[in-house]
Amino acid sequence: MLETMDILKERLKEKGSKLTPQRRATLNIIMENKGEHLNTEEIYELVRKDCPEIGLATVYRTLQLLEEMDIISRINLDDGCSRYEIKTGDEDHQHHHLICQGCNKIIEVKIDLLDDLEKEIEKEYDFDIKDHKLKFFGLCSDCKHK
Amino acid sequence: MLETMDILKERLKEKGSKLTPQRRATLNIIMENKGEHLNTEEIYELVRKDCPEIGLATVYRTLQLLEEMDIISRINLDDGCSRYEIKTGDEDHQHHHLICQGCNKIIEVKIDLLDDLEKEIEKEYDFDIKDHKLKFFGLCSDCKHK
DNA sequence: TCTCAATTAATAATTATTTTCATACCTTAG
DNA sequence: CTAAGGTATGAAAATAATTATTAATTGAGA
Repeated sequence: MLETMDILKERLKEKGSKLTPQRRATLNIIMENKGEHLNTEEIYELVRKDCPEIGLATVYRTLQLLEEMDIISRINLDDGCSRYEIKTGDEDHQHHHLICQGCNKIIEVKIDLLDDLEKEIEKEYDFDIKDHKLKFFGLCSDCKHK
Repeated sequence: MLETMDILKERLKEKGSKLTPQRRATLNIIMENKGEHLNTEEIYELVRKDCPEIGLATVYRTLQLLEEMDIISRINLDDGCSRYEIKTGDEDHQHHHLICQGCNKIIEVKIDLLDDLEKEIEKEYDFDIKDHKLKFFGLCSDCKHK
């Protein structure tokens, strides 16, 4: 937990920026809610408990910053807003998301079998792949059995 | 070309809706620009050439409708707007997109090797997969060699 | 021709997000 | 200690994509 905060501090320093209370509080909320996929408004509401004077614009700015610093990643579930999750350093790539069309639940998938596909694409299209985003749509276990 | 229009007409009829000049013109533009990934504003501008009295809201409604009818699909490239492309009936799944971080070019990938991955996920997570969206980010051939 | 629902253009309203701007806060030089 | 210069901030205004409202128009079927 502390580690990520230290990484942020360091990366900010390199850039001539500072780890302010607002930034610390925002990152804390995201870390405390690992597994959730909070949107900006939700993060704002939660951060306000620790840091009541924070402005929404600051939250937007902070999330942008954290994404640039490679600390969090943005998820777009086509629900009209951006959602965020902490990046776990233990993988090169992001994990994937299963989106249930029945209850809108989001399930994280740890399996990553895209390596072969990536290699094939890189060769075939002479394209240098840096990252990917993969979403599956369908019905979760609960919704399926109704 | 005519075929898709007929399919649309039929699906609209089933729903008690009509194939109006505005809807016909919108679908035509998308078909004529297969391979492009036009956003709503761009579609609006092009449709206006054929159908100058059309309103932007109608284009929005029509695109929503065409998506529901499974005639077109929406692509989200995180550039702040929705883009659309005609669905080619010759695949179960959508093709994938390579997005160049150098020049923002979009390249379509025909290879689909997700079957194994899907099967594994369906078993492991008891999730019934209906569709997927996969995007790769990186550098295209041109940008890579600069 | 008449009727009625579907459709539309125009416009207003909404929503998420970004920008502006004046102020506050640090850090360093003098 | 104080001034200067940068970064960060909250509040509010601005922007951009999209949706809702409304009143008029259209067109298929009785």
